[in-house]
Amino acid sequence: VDVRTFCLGLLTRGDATGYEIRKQFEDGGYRHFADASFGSIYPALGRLTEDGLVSVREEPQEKRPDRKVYSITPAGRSCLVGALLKPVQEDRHRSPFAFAMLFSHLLPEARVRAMLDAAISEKETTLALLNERAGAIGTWGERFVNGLGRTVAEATLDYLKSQRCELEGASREAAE
Amino acid sequence: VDVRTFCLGLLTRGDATGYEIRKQFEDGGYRHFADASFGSIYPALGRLTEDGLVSVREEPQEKRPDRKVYSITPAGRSCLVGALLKPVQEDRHRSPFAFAMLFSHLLPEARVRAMLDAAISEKETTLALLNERAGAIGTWGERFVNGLGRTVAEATLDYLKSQRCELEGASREAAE
DNA sequence: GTTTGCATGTAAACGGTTACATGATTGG
DNA sequence: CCAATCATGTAACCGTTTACATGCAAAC
Repeated sequence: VDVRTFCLGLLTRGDATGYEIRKQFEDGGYRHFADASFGSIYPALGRLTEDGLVSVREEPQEKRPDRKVYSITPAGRSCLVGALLKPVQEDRHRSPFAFAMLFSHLLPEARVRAMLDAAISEKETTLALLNERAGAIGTWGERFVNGLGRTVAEATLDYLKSQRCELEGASREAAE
Repeated sequence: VDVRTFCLGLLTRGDATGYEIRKQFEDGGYRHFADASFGSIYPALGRLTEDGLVSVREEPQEKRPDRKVYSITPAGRSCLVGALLKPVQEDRHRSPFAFAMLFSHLLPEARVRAMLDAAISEKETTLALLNERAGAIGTWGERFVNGLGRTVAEATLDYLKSQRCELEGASREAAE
C-alpha cells in the first residue's frame, strides 16, 4: 500500500496534519502492517493537494511552524475507493528473524536463543498494544483488522514459546 | 533482508545460478517472507563476485546462454554470519488486504465478501505448499520456519473463515 | 501455435529512507 | 540539562521493480 493511499485512508477518519498522520502510522495500531516516514508523507500530501484529492487549511501558530491541516475531498474519496477496488496484491511478510533462523545452524546457540527471546517479547508488545486498542474501536473493519492482528500474534507467540522450550530441552540433553 | 544477503544464504545450501536462486525465492517455501526479481538478483551476484564473497564458474551450453554457477567463498560465509549477528530489524507485514478491510465500510458488501474469499483461498494455497514442503526438510532452522509459516497460516485461515461466517449472518439479518 | 521453462543481462523509473535544516516547549 | 514532543520540509541516496533485449526447446 503506497503512502498516498494510506494518507487518503487516514484522512477519511478526520482531518489531520502530516505530523499526526505519521503518529497514526507508528502507534495507531497498524504499525505491524504499514509504516512511513516524514520524508515520504510530506511529499505525498503535497502531491495529493496538487491533484485535488485533499485540501489544506493553514492554522497559524506562534513560535512554531504553522499547522497544515489536511482534509480529504470528494475526489480523494473516490480515488481511495478506486484504489480499494483494484485487485489486491498478495500479502508480504518480511521477516529478518525468520531468515536468520533459517541459518541458525551457522550461529552460536546462545545467539539463537537470544533471537527467539527477542522475537517473543516483540510479539508480546504488539499483542499488548493490540489488546489495548481493542476497546476503543469503531467500525467493523477496524475490529476485523485488530482481531486478525491479535490472532496472528497469539498463534506466533504460542509457537515461538513452544520452540524455545524444545531448544532448551535439546541443549540440556546435549550437555548431559 | 536485502537480496545480496539472501543470495549468500541460499548459496550455503549449494551452488546455484541466478536463475535457480530466483526459483528458490518464488517457490522454495519462503515466498511468504522474501522475494526478488532477476533485475535485482543478477546485479547482486555481480557485486558479490566483485567483493570476493562468491566465485563463479562458467558452464558453456549449446544454444543457450552459458550457465554461470555461483559458489559461496569463505569470506562470503563470514559476511553472512556477520549479517546474521547484527541486531535483527522488526518484522514487517505488508497487507494490502488488511488495509482494504480497514475501509470496508466504503465498499460494496459483495466486494468485501469477495476479498475475504480471495484471502482465504490464498492462505489455503500457502498452507498446502508449506505442508507439501514439510516432509523434505533438513535443518532445524528450516523445520522451524516451515512450522512458523504453517502456524500463522492456520490461525489466519481460522480467523478469516469465522469472520466470513459472521458477515454472512449479518447480511442475512439485514435482508430480513 | 502458444505458453512455459531455461538462461542472461541492462536501464530507466519508482518509492522510500536517511540525514539534514530549524527551533520553541514541556517533562523527567 | 537532556530528551522527547510538536511541526515542517528538502535532497541525496538506495534498493527494487518493470520493461526491454534475445532466443531456443519442450510440452500442451
